[in-house]
Amino acid sequence: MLVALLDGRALPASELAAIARVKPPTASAHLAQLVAGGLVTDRRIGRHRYFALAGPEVAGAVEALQLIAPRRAVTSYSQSATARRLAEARSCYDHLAGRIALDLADALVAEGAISPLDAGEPGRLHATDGPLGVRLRLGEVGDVGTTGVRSRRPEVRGCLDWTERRPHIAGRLGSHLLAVLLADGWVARVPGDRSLRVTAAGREAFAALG
Amino acid sequence: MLVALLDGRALPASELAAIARVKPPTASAHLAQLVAGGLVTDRRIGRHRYFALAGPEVAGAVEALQLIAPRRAVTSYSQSATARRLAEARSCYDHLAGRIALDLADALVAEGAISPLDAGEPGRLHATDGPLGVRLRLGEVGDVGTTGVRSRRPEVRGCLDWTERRPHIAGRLGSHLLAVLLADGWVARVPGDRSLRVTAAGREAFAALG
DNA sequence: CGCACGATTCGCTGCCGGGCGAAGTGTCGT
DNA sequence: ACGACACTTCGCCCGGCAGCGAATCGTGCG
Repeated sequence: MLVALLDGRALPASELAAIARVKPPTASAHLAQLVAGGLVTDRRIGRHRYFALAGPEVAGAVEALQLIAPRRAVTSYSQSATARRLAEARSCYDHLAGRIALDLADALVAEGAISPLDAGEPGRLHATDGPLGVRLRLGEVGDVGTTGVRSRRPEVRGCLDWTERRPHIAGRLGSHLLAVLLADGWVARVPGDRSLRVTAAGREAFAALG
Repeated sequence: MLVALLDGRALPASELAAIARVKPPTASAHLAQLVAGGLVTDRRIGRHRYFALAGPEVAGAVEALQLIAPRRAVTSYSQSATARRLAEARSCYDHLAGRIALDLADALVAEGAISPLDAGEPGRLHATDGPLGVRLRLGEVGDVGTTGVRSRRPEVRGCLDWTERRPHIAGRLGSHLLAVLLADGWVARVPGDRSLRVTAAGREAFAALG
């Protein structure tokens, strides 16, 4: 777990459990000890709990131990092919995550379509008439579903991206964006995996929009 | 046990058992594991068996762990007479350690000769023209050996002093300082021991320099 | 040669701590 | 209001390891 956290990212408990190949209760107990011992810090966001190394001294100790530890098959998460795909683009619940999601969020903030994002906090959808707003049909975000029932889900919400430690777009807008990107064939689901593939058409379209 | 070996000395099994406050069979089993794991090397001399750290990586790992470990009362070792001598002045690999090393480091920092030390981190050698810098010939530190080969060893490095838990001077400067102090007769080696004796001349010289 | 001493091996005990399934808690979304 | 989900707590089992006493091995010294 500590090795997985070496690059400074914050990872949720479930992810650390999977990396360590143990069940959630075991991971929870172990993480509790790491926190009690001051090796990692935790940050609760919604129903997730993100863990990160407590400081550079801890990272130094882990690295020093790696130097004298017998080499193990580093099937470590950070270098496998699927890990790279996940870091690039993936779905997070019903919205987009990964590098591409952050780029998209930055672009929308720059266009003035949304307020700057804060992890876990609700945001506001402002102008929907910029180039991106028109192309991505942001105007439709207001009316959710056909029931006419006003959802309590905020129209925009920041959701901490665990690969980059910055918030990407969740909420109704996040859901809408993923649906549009899938419908228009810019990204495609990869079976058996949460990762998403950016299609050739998508790559072209993103480039055209800057 | 590893902490006791941090200064590079080789200690017999019985000594390590006493330091760890365990009986000989326990120490023997533990040391066997340390040897098997490649953390320490052993050397049989007569009916004794001396153990030492396997290398600087191991020392680095132990030091890194000390930085994040809660402080413990180091009771056992700190009371014997030889322990007091070791705490005062000793060699650590090829450089100076102990109280005197820390005083020297503080004085050099105060004079602006070196940047404040950080355990395990490389530092910089700045002015060499202060009273201490001139007296200790810090100007010679730059040219290492006669080969002209640029050593990758940093000119200054912080090395955690296990008696005081503060960094003293290692690196090329540390090596240089010990060589100068020995050459000028300020300190002298004590046979059969890593401890150093501050000579009368040395005491006088240190006092004169503040 | 025999004793003293350092170190090791053997057998045993106590216990800590990792690991899991099942059930509970809080949050999110419909 | 309700179900889904992330995480935690509880209770339990089990393996392994630290630690020791007694006996053994090997070396050095008288």
